[in-house]
Amino acid sequence: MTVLEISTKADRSLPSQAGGVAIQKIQHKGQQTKAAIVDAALGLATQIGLEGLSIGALAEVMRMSKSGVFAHFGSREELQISVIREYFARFEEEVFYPALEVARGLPRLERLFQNWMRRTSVEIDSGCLFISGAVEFDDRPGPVRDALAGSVKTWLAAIFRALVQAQETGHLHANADPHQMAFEIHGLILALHYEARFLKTPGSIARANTGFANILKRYGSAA
Amino acid sequence: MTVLEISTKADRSLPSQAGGVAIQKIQHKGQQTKAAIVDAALGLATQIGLEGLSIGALAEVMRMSKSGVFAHFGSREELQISVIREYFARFEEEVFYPALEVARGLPRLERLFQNWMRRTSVEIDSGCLFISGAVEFDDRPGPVRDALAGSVKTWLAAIFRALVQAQETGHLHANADPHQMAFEIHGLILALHYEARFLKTPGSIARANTGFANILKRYGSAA
DNA sequence: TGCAAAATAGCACGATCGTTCGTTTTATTT
DNA sequence: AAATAAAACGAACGATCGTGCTATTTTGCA
Repeated sequence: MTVLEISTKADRSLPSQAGGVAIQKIQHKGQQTKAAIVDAALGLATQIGLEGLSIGALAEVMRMSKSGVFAHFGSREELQISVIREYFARFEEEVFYPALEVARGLPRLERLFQNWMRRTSVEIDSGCLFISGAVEFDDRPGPVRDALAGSVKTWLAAIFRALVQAQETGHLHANADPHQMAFEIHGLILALHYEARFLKTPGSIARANTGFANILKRYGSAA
Repeated sequence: MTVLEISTKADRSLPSQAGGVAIQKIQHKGQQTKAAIVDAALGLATQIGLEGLSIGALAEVMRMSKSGVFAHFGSREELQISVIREYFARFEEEVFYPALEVARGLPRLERLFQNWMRRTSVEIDSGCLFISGAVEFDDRPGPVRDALAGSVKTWLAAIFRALVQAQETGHLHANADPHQMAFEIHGLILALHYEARFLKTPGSIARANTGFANILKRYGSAA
């Protein structure tokens, strides 16, 4: 369908998005408690990390037995992957899709960054799975790392595409390097998260915004 | 003495720097094995994080008993703090001090960034304690977090000072914002670490260097 | 309403964690 | 060489971890 999507034929235990008209699929009890577990697990994981996420603590939050929770996933790894998928789905929903409603080129690029900034600002309090996960699975190969890296790459590719489109529509100079710009934009988000969440440096949000403006200024919006 | 230094009256179990002429202080057995333990712990911590660092694994590396290792620190927290201090000391030695030998202003600023980049490039393989630690101790108050945040702030302050000096010497425009520039430079380092170490994106080092050049270009080196 | 299937609970396992304590070995000093 | 202090060991503790079993309860459908 759209480009920002990971191929997931797995049961993506649909979360709170019951906005549609007809979700006919009968929600068996198991599926909805599984969705509730993933929701709670996501809350825990964003705070203490995917590695800190334990089935025991999760069971306590859910007021269930450890084995009851465990049975839904079969392994801790599968639980972690489910959490990553859910996180990515919400990221898509909140950051990517809304930006498709404005014209491609500079408007969409700016909207994407705005949404990303808004989300990151919230995550100053809650934590970001793409950042904490990257640190935890730096050099630990396996399916969890793959799911994580795949999600991030998909998103960064979407940013890159928006940059290319902005260039095609003439909003950016022809000699601009979209890869370079994507790298620098990514750096702004990472610096924001680091300085605001860890160091508690005030004014970080404004500096990230200024940084984005600086990047655009350099490759002049010739429109 | 110099500005990039954390006030540490504690026994900073001097590591491999036996280069001086006369280190008269008699090295009692305990102190040198403690230094060796911290050295090994640093190696483990950069790979698996400060949280992943376990006394059992450390003892195995050292071919010592768990309690033997433990006795040197009295608590796991104290071990973690020792590791952070050692990491910071090496960072200083490798990145900061050598840059003091070139003239203040733009030359020193560029040297600082060069050294930082070189170190970060190495850490693409080994891991960076300031980045992994930031994620692990995001919202976990305590002495470990304090030691970590203190070290990072000290270093970022040094970068900021170099920027101010470059402005004072006329190497940067008067309207440049050193805080903003420090933020963007920090972002470049973080993006490099993220994309190179986690995503294995090729060419990241070159992009960080280009990013630094872009920042300097914007606030013109009018000298 | 009854019955099969799915969901949850309960219990136990081996492993690892940080930490404590008493003992023994090693270093240092007298 | 004897006496004293420092360092390392070994075993055990309570806790928590993920996971595998077997009951028991709950659910959904005929």
